[in-house]
Amino acid sequence: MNRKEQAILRILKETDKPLSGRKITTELLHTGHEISERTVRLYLHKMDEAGLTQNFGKRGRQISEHGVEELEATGIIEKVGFLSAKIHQMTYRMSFDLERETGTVVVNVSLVKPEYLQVCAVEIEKVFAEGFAMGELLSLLYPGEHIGRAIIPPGYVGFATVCSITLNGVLLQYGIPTNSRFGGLLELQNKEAVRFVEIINYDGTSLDPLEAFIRSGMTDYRGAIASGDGKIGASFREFPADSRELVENLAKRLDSIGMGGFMALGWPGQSLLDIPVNEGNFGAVVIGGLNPAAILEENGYRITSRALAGLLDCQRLFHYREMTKRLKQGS
Amino acid sequence: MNRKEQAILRILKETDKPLSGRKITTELLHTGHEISERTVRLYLHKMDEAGLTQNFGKRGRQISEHGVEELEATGIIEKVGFLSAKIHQMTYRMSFDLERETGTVVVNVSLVKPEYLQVCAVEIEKVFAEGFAMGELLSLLYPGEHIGRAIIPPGYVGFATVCSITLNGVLLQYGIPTNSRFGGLLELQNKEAVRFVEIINYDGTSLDPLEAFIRSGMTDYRGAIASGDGKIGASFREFPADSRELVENLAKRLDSIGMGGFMALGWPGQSLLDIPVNEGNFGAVVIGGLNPAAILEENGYRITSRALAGLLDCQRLFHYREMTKRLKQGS
DNA sequence: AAATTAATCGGCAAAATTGCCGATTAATTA
DNA sequence: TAATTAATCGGCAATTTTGCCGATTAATTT
Repeated sequence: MNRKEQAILRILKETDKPLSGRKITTELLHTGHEISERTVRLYLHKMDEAGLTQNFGKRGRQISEHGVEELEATGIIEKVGFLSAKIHQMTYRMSFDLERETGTVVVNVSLVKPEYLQVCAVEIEKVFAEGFAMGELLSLLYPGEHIGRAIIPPGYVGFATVCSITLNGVLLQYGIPTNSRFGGLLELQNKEAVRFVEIINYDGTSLDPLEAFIRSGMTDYRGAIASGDGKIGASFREFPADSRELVENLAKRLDSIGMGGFMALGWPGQSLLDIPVNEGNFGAVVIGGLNPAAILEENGYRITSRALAGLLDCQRLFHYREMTKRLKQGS
Repeated sequence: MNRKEQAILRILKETDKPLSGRKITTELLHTGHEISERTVRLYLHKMDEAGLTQNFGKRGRQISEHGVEELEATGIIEKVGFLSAKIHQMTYRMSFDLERETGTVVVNVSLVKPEYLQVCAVEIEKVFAEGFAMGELLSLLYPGEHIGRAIIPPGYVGFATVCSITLNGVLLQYGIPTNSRFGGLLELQNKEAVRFVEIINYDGTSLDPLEAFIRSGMTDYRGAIASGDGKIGASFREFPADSRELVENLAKRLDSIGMGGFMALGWPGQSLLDIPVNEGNFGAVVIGGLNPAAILEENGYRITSRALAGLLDCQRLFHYREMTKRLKQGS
């Protein structure tokens, strides 16, 4: 069993329903393997014969028990999960429906003392107002509530913002697959994106890049909201060339319901902010959902942030201008 | 010109002297491309004919002017350099000679106020004493001195520690190539390495992983030196299976001169701390050079650290027990 | 339920990649 | 300087990977 066969098996292992050759190929390409669809089918055939996979005809293939054993025998078990895997998972799990505005969205949560939040409220609102946040919505979670596997401790509130992964999920419902490439620190001049000054690929990190930049104090939101020159967290994604128009439309609709997050859309085959894109794709710069929380850190209030913290019903979200009011009235 | 040809050209472009097919192949494998030596030669031949490269016979090939133009036309210019590139570069540049104990070593530098350093001195010494630092040597740089392209500002000292990349350079002189895979946060129990809890691959990040972990306050050195349970910065590397014995010897010799940094050596084909290694290689866990500086951050003193800051003559290094004395007498 | 559409699979041949190896040349040692 | 050693290159054939396409099947529409 060679490297590529292992890669195929690993994809099959993560799904319980049968997958077609094409699906597997797309996944492989998204995880950095260079391979053609035909070759995947070729290997699948071999592995059918070796009893590693089970053939359900046109409905696809599943991994067999023997396949699972063999895969585990190779010892290639990824203990520390890379962020790209988590992104995939969350994208599939969320259920937000753009038409009806119902369902769950992926959120980031920062634990913070209410006082601190109150102090920084003006600046946080400014981040939203200037469009340096993902949309205009947020939510507050109170002690005892849980999100994902975490729970809000007494004396704190959970400052929850919509995660930009939510965009992936929405697009997916329209059949558009997203390739989330990296998170980075984006330099702004005159409120315009100029270039990425730091980059961390999603498929090579277990730590969320934006969390790292924010906690390290490398961001400069105060500059961004004051003069328009600063450094903010953003991420770079790719979409199939054919979907350019649809993406643009959806972006507008998302904007209109307060969930816009696209800062820049490139064109097929053309690099965006000097970042080259893969063939047959176009690039996009998406604002980091964790951004508003960075203000707290910049003002010296240490916070615990968790990107991709969990799913939250979109009914719980409210407009950022309501934040101070809700803070006062408490839970 | 396809993807692989581009990759070859890019390697040639970074060197001024001619490179042989084998050298190019090793570089390619190190930067993540899967390709055989023969194929590289095949493409080189094609590119000779296309005038993209110049053939110097057995001495190797160089990129031609036309080749440079073509490469630039592809637009694939990596603006933000990944750390793996910088690691390579520094490895070639340093000149430390293990036999004679002369030459330059790669160092990390943290800018810190002397008072703070004084306050944390005991704990820093403990980090060295417990073996959680790279060797036992360090150096102090004073205002006005420069290291790499940085300069020590008035009122600060540069706390310089030997970077673990120095090990790569030493091994290289014995013909052993190093594959630096990732930097991570290593969990310790009873002073023993247990597992990596976070990981960032070197070939997908522009920010040094250890810098990120330290500045984010994710490390736990105080725990490590107090009870033996904590989290420290470490990195994972791979070496060719054949060199196992030589690496072990060199590690001992490095230890004896106060520049030891290996925490664990694996065996060919066997995973180390659940991290699988590539075929024909064995893994090694190397202590992060930046580690002692983390103590400062953990005590709430914000510092500016720069991994791979520059080269320093090894004559400048002294034993950590001399630190406080030298601090008092100043420059 | 029948007709239409879209996607899947695998055969075949072409193209790309690789392993093997002998001839040649550079580097090192005697 | 001559002899020896080590590394390089490219020819050839085997192997791997891919493109193309018709047959078949699932999903969708009429």
